[in-house]
Amino acid sequence: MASLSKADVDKQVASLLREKGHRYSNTRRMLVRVLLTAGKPLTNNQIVESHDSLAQSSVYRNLNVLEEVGAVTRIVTNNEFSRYELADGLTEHHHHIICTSCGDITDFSLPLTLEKSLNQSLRTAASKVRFTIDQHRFDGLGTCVACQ
Amino acid sequence: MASLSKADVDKQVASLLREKGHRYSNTRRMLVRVLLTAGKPLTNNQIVESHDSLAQSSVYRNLNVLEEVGAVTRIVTNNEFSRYELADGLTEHHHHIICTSCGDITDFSLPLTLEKSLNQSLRTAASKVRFTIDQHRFDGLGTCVACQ
DNA sequence: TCAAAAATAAGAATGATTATCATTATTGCG
DNA sequence: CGCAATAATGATAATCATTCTTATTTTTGA
Repeated sequence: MASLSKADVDKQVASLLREKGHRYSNTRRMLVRVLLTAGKPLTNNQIVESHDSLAQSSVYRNLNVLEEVGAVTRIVTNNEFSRYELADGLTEHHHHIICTSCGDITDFSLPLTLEKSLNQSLRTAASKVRFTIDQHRFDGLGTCVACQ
Repeated sequence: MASLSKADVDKQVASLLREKGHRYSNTRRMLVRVLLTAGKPLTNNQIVESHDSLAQSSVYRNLNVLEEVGAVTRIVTNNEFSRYELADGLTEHHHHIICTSCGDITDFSLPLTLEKSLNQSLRTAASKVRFTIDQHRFDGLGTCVACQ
């Protein structure tokens, strides 16, 4: 699903951070690596548990920093845990199929033509209510095979 | 945006509740009325403040009951407040444009053909990962005119 | 009319996330 | 090199939307 190599992602994230006066610390580097490797959105706890040296508070803080600079996207589905993934631009634009029972998420993509039609309809609707659109999300909500 | 009259919505909600052994109490009737009148998703607090006789805990509890029986949908965008609206079936299927700054939401619709293409793509992708799809959501994320 | 079942509402508890702050690491300048 | 100045870390405390508890009230139906 990644459209860039790890090295390219690193370069991009470093640049995004520096633009806002942040450093690309070891902890942040590790978060990016974990998210890139996972290939699907992870909860804070999943990330913390993936590596002994990650402190919970630091993971929360750094995911917020990475989100601020546009390197990471937070996905909120229900009132439980948020999940995090690398932002569009660092991965291919994609969508989610979300299990409403366990929260598990998998990725999928739409045909480019459909994607374009969606964008057009969205922008037309947004201009009517004077919204500026930054991004969209299209999620399928249902039940994964394990929860059925 | 509503496709049913208040009387029809009442009848439907009453039926949904009774099927699961719940009553259509005055409080629940009032929640449905408030959501129907608002025409856009409301937070728990907005609902509580809309009427003196609504207790916060009762509103939370009843919104959960109404969600359980399929009369109300909960929308979660960030880590702040959830918003609630009448479920598909009681209103026309629609989508949301969400202000990521203040959380305000407005509704819009997609052309039917686009809606069908989306569903088809989604179902194809879902079957590959063995998900059962119950619903989808397509949201535009951006900034409303007041927050710009 | 009466008991059983459900709903109410005030307040306590929960728990994911954020804030605090003393300590440690990094940067850049002379 | 030293050496501030600035940023990051991580353990812990605090926050706050939401859920739970429980005593009371309301509704249902026999």
